[in-house]
Amino acid sequence: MTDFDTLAGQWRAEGHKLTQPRRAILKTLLAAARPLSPAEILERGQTFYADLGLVTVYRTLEILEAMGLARPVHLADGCHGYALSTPGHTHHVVCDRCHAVVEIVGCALGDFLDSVAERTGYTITGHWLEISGLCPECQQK
Amino acid sequence: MTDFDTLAGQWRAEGHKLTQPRRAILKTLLAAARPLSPAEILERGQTFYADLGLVTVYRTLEILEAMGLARPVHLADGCHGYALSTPGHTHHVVCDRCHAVVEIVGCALGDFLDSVAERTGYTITGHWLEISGLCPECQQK
DNA sequence: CCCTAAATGAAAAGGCTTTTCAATAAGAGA
DNA sequence: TCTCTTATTGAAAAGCCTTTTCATTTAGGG
Ligand SMILES: [Mn+2]
Ligand SMILES: [Mn+2]
Ligand SMILES: [Zn+2]
Ligand SMILES: [Zn+2]
Repeated sequence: MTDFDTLAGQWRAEGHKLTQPRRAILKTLLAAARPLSPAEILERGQTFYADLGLVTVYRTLEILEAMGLARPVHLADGCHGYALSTPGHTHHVVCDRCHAVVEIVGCALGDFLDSVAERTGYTITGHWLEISGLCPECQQK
Repeated sequence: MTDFDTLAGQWRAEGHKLTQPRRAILKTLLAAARPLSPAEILERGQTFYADLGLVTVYRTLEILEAMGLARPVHLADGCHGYALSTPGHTHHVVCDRCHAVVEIVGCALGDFLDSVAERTGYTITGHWLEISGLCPECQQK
């Protein structure tokens, strides 16, 4: 969770132009409390830039994902959409009810993965972990 | 990894008919060393039953998934296809190179998930974990 | 064997994503 | 500022992949 200027700076540092449509998409992702599908990003993004097109949403997400600044969030029941993320190895905790998402930076799977390596003979190179739960607000209802 | 008769028995126990197309799909999944896409299951399945149709592949996978006997396997780079699985909570280790898959039955994330709950305020209800690595054969190359 | 409900596959419909392409706009350099 | 170049844009078309529809077939209990 950064602010617009930080994100914009990282964007430009890669040599990408910061156009109106792209600004609208960044603002939309920054304002979102949960992962958004491309169609949802389009809809919300048009409040910032009315002529925004869906193709640009896809193209911008592709760049953000390559930069490690956004990531698809999906659980067993499918893809929940895209959320901003910190570059590097992180995980997401998603609320089952309202889909609010929190990013987890550390991960302590070392011992477990060691045992997996031992049991299977595989050399472990990476993993994908998504956690589901109930956010504090939804627990009250 | 069960045998055909065990799988067939579980299938019938749910009251489903065991048709030729379905037999072909089960045999295909049993013979697969890696997750297969619906199209791949169709292609391989037609060696067992020539008239197999793609729609039946989708419908059969849907039932298998609901029974917990098959599961979509996907990593960060997308869905790798469907693999047979043990009902209940398990994980998959997928080879980066040849996609060979091994199922992991135990999982020791308890402490880590407790710390996530504490840090985020979420009540944790589940998780989705896929592990990638290099299988013993691919390590030699 | 029959009989019936479940299952099947072709074709159509539906969705989502990517490609194409002519028009536009960012922003480096003058 | 003003130009100029090239990246970027959005509409439309194309391309998947998945689901629905429906007339026909088949499994398997009786
Ligand atoms: Mn991790
Ligand atoms: Mn687990
Ligand atoms: Zn919630
Ligand atoms: Zn391998």
